[in-house]
Amino acid sequence: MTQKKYHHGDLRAAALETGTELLKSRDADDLGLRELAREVGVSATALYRHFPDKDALLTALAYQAAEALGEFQKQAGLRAGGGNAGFAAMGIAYVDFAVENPALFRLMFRKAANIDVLSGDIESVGSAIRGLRETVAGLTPATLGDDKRKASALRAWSLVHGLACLILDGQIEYDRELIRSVVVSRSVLSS
Amino acid sequence: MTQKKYHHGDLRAAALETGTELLKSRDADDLGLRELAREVGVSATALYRHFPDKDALLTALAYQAAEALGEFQKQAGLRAGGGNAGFAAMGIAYVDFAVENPALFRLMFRKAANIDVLSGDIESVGSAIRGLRETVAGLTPATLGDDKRKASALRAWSLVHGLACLILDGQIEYDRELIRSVVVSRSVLSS
DNA sequence: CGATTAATGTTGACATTGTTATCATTATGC
DNA sequence: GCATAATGATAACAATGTCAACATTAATCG
Repeated sequence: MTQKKYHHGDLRAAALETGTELLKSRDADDLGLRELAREVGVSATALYRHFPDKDALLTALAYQAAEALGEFQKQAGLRAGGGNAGFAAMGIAYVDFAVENPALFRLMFRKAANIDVLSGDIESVGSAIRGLRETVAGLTPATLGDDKRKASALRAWSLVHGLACLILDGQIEYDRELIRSVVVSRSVLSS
Repeated sequence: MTQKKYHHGDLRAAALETGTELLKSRDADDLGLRELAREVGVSATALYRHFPDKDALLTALAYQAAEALGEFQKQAGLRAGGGNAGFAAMGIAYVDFAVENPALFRLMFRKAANIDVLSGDIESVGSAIRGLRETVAGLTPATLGDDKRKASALRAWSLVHGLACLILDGQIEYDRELIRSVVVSRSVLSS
């Protein structure tokens, strides 16, 4: 019988897990340190043995969320069979993930500056948001100049990211078909 | 000589003004109620005579920010002389405003759900974010079907919004030319 | 006018939060 | 088996949003 022991076994893992669980079931990304500790069944200060402060805890959660988004997107792309259809599917998956996990999505980008993906150690960060970036970069026609490719990739990312943010902030309603047409459109988007 | 009087004259206005001032000079939108009161030179609870709670205060600030953004955008559009060039200018202005006022921009959209612009009383809200929406809607070719116009407008808004958010969250660096090429591009943007 | 009442500010208190210092318990390595 | 590191708990602190009770000024009306 697994009684309550003084040592938890693997707090940190438990904290991250129930932290993610809590964030999944709410809209705002305002997870409290004491709240989490309470939920895990441990004293608030115990968490300080595994994270230097609240910010580090949230950053760790954000990191996990980034991995989850990457995986979710990748699966969607594969399911659609790559190519243009695959890319559209990934764009839609990006928005879908945000809609289904608003708090995680928000937290992820609020702490994204801490997880420096762009600035340097891409390798050390692992596969985090890297897949996301690679995808965005890889989908642009290789025949274009480098700066145009860059702009094109950035355009695609900005589009789905803006869409996701506007939906989460209640500025536009979630409409799967509308989103699809926005993401997929190619000839309509003059200026 | 205007001595310190017991009654401030027009707190609320003063609170909103120095609140905006404070937010202008910082990156995160975490303005504290007590902090603001301290800055205005008034007791914390005095603010409760003018705002039901902190959330209402922040919402009022967000509302003001929305008006400022609208005006800023409008001016940019006029300066560029309307039309396609004007629209591009407005898109760039949207991003520029965000970059120059990160906290205000963030706050504005964090509280945007409270200021329901879309859901109902557009008229009562005044010119707030309305100009923004009208612009987005107005720039699409009138020859298109209604749903395609809608998608096109949404696409434009999402693009600049995503761009702004990604820059504020440190995911992409601010590069005026890159932004320009992203906003202005029209033929390159194949899915 | 002068007095009553509403408007606006202040003080003190409370619960909650992140954080630190100190102490308690368990696991680990020689 | 014991010293020591790892991990946990308690108590306390400062800061925050908020409320109740009280103070002061402005407005209203006879």
